[in-house]
Amino acid sequence: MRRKVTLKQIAKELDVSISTVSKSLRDSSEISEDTRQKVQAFAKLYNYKPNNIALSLKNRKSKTICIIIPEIIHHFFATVISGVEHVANENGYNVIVCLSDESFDKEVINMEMLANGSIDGFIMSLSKETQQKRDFHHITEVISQGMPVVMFDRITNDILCDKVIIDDNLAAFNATQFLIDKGFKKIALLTTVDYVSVGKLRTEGYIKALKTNDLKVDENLIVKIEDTDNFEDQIENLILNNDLDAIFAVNEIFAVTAIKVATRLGKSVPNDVSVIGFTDGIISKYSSPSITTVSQNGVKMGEKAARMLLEKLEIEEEDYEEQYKTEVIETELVERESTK
Amino acid sequence: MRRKVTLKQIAKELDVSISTVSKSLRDSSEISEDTRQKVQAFAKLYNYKPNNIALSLKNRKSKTICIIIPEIIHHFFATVISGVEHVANENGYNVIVCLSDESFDKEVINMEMLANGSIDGFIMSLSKETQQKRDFHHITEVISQGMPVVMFDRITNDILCDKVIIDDNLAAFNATQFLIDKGFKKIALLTTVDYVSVGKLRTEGYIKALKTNDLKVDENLIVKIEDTDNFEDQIENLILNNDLDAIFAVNEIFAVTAIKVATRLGKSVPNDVSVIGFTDGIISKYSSPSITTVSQNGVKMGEKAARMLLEKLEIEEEDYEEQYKTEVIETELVERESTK
DNA sequence: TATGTCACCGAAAACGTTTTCGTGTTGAAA
DNA sequence: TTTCAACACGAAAACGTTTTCGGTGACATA
Repeated sequence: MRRKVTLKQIAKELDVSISTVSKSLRDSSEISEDTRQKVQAFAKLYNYKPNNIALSLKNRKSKTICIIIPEIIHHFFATVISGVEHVANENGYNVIVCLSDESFDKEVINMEMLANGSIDGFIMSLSKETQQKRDFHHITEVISQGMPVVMFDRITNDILCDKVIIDDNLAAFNATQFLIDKGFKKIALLTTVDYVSVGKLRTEGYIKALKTNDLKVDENLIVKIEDTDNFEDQIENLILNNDLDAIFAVNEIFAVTAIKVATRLGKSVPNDVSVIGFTDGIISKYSSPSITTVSQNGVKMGEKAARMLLEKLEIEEEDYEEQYKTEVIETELVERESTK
Repeated sequence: MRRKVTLKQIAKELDVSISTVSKSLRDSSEISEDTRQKVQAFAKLYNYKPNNIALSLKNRKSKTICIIIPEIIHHFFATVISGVEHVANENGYNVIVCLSDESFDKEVINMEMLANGSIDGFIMSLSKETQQKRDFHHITEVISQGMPVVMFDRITNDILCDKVIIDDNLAAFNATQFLIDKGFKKIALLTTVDYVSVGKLRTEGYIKALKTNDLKVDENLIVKIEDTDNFEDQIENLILNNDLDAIFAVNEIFAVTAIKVATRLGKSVPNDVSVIGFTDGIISKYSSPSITTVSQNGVKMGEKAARMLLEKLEIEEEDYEEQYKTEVIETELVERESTK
């Protein structure tokens, strides 16, 4: 087990100074051809690689960014990470992944832990708890220290920073309109509680579509699901007590569960009830029937967020001007078997 | 935008030495009650936090580990990350996630990039290409430098290090035996090409089960899928040309696709054909019919791998002895609707 | 011979910590 | 008054780099 070799060791071995070694390896013109070759040969032999930590300390940048997400097992977030990772890697950055587990405290701890030199910037999507508490001091804190933050998907308007979102409102509107165009009149909505920003926006889009088409908004058809572990009963009641045409669900799980419950209750999807979901994940693709859904391209969001962050990181301090953008990623309606 | 405050700045401001500040903050008994309180108050006011990079350099450890996986959008790998992340976080470690995209080169680049002080150890699952090339020099390299490596799931016996696996052979045997016990005789296998270690082992388990029960192994019933993007035809041929009882698939995608193709061909699952999968992901759970599957607990694997790595990291250099363990995580057969 | 110009190299600072060791001051004991 | 311990603090090294600045010797020019 031989430890990594350092400049100092090479210098000692070759009986030159550390500076000479460093310069030789960086092909400085100050060094004679002779010594340069000697040093480079030696370095190669011992497989010298500069110590990243030392470089980080010296340069005051770590070439590492952090992405904080509520859950990694959600396919959407996994795709976002994938996008972030690729852009970061292409530009010589590493990615630290932190999971908040939808907890405010974990989000705070993670940020504080890393905001001390370990990383150069954050990409994040808020935890449910944070959205509920509306406490963003940990984020304003790091921003005020000059660390760039890019928020995506679950964002807040209370914070000034770069953002990457989809137009949740419009996407929901379009999805609902799609159902209306098919001639459906009694369209139910499976959504989240209001403090989840995207859930709220999608609910608004749904309502807007109904109103635009002079359809009455029936509160009985709007089911707000809080407990994501056990909500089949809610859906069952919805279906039993209303004579539904169609269901619009704000995520994949809600959609696939709706299909399952409907099928169990003897309703055929899409013949009796059409179902449309949100997020084009593996469930929508592989479910039977496969699910018509609003595709929000996570990879693209991740790539965009990463690019925005790196851009901020690469500009010189002096030129820094606080100007924040909000990028909207296009959504797309993927038509599959669950609608007719 | 106020930059982070350093010991030096505090020292200057309070007109004491850097050492005094450092000691005060660490509650050293060398410092008088008076100055200590003064320093601590000032530090709190300015929200002082020690610079992690400087600490890393000093301590020669970064309190960061890296997990390298082939793909993050595979649910199984996401769950492993989740397990790793939690254990790491509990112990004050951060996790850098690297994706090899099944590419040998990316795997090598990632490892070389991080093995220079940035991280304290690796957790990894081999890329397909690496398994195919059987070139592991990048891994032996970092191990020989004294950096601990824990491999999981896709491992190789050519490398000596800690490993976390499931008994793929046994799990496949049990799954096949489960089908045999139900009375099925013509059991097909949907598997990967042989160089994927887990695919090969699962194939062996399947064959072993057949032989143990004196069933003949029909090569026509074994479909090795290379192109994971387009293999429906292969399955269709399998079903059309053979009078199958049951299908054992070595992953979720193969299983759900088999069900889809069978259904399309007019075969009912599970009434005409029973299907059993591998990996208890969201597909198996939400597909209709839901899929009976071998559950390999990714979270547990991740946790175990992280614990093994941290254990190696926490022991003192002197006590270090090269002794490697291979931990086997229990699998479980989750019975659902796709078998009868 | 004195001066200047290169080519080549080394010392040292800097990044932000922690820790060892040394030093000056105080008060009490001899 | 001297001695010694205890106390409180500072200087400096160390982690591994990069870079600025200065210095030395050789050689050419005046």
